[in-house]
Formats: sequence, C-alpha cells, structure tokens
Amino acid sequence: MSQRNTGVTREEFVEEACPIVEVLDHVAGKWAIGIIVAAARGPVRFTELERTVNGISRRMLTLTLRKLERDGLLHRTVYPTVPPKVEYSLTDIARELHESLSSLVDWAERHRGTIAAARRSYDGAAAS
Amino acid sequence: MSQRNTGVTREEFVEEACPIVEVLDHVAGKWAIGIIVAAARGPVRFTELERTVNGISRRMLTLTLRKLERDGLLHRTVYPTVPPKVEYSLTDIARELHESLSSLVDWAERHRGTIAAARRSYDGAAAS
DNA sequence: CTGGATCCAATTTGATACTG
DNA sequence: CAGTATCAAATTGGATCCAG
Repeated sequence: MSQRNTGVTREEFVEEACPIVEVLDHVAGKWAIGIIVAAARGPVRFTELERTVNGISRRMLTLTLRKLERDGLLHRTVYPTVPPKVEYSLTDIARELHESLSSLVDWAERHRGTIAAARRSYDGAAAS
Repeated sequence: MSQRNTGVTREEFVEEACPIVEVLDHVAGKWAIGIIVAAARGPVRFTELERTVNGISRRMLTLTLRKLERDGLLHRTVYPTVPPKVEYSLTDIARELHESLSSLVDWAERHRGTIAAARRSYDGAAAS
C-alpha cells in the first residue's frame, strides 16, 4: 500500500490520470449521468428526458445533450415529421461507459448510509 | 435493449439512480478524483497534494479535502510537531471507490482518442 | 415538439494576503 | 507547513421569449 513499493512516483501516477479527469468532467456534469442512465434503456425523446431527468431545465438539457453528442456519446436522430421528433440513443462507447458507471453506482448504493452517517458525525463534532 | 422488455419503467429506473447522483456529485467534483488517486498510493501531505494535483488552488484543495473528510472518504492525521504536519489517507470505502474509479479511468483511457476525434468531427461539421 | 438566444441571479473558483 | 479570510472574476443555471 505504500508508494515506495513501486518504481513509479506519485507524480507520474497522477499525471497519467489527469487527462482522464478532463474526459471524466464531461461525464461528471450534474446531468450527464442521469441522461446516460435514461438513454441506456433505449432511444429517448427530448420531452421524455425533460420529464424523466429530475429537476433539469430545458436549457441544461439542451446543453448537456449537445455536449454528449459532441463527445460521441449520444447519437441524435431527427425524424423530419411535423411536429418534429428527435431521438437520442447511446453510442457503443457510451454503452461501455454505462457499464463502468454501474460499478460506481453500486458503490454509491452500498455506502450511501455510511456516508450519510459520516456527515452527521462530522457536522456533529463541529457543533460541539 | 428496449425499455419494453422489463417491468420497470424508465422513470422508476432513473428515480432509483438519482440519490446516487447526489453521492456521486461529491466524488465528481473537478478535484476529488485527482486527490483520491493521489492518496490511493499512501498517506499524502497537504503541500504534496498542492504540487501533485495539477492546477488546483490552495483554496480548492482545502475545500475538497474537507468535503472528502466529511463524507468519510479521507482520514486526516495531524502530527503536533513544528512545523505542523498533516497526512491524508483513504478510508476503506474510499479504497473501494478507487477500485470502481479504475473502471471509469480505463474507459477514459481507452476512448480518449475516439472522443477527441468525435469532437473534432462535430466542430468541423458545424463550421462547414 | 425541439431547441436557439438572451438576460440576469447564484454559485464556484482563483489570487492574494495573513496566521498559528 | 497547513491552512483561513476576503475580494474579484469566471462559470453555471434558470427564466423567458422566439422560431423552424
């Protein structure tokens, strides 16, 4: 568990992880995960997302959608009907991402209680 | 792949994931991941983190450190020496988190190029 | 229905200076 | 060394109106 057991320095190790943070930031936006989770079940329409993703505003939905589309995580299909119909679906790499996300989601579910307790304990100690 | 194959609606499915987003948001902060990765290799000091975690400011380092400590992800050890020495180390659940994070990190590494290409393509199409 | 554009409020962050 | 305090700047988010 000590950093002295390997030939790679902590700096190199983190350096390696940094561009990832950049990529991850796109996914880590407040709404991106919700949208990916919602779209993971099948093509989904704009209004459907607006109702599904908790408290998102139309503006944020549009922005996040564009960001995910730009990064190649969402595929956008426009049906030239009237009124217009647009469906969003996950690309292959987004589907992969969704699987990786599951691991994180599991962790969050497993420790949600522990984390809440830690917070109460921390806040309680501060109030003493 | 269709949502019609299960008995759970998309709404229920997302509903289920939402409290997680709340938990995840703490981890998803711009700096939290970098700090967790840095601390995963062993106890690390404040100044060490300041140098290690790319472009973090002292203020953000302090705030993120406190947040992670409050959530029970970091353990803070103060050595009452002069000058003072403080070491941060991962708690058990944070070590678990770090493993889950690895899956995400792997994804980001695998598709970094693809994502960059998708962005260029998207931006290029817009400029046409 | 699907969004783009704009204005404004709230939040976040960085720079800097100071302290035990 | 390890922070805290403060102020200004930047970012983000919501509300609203308009349009194909």
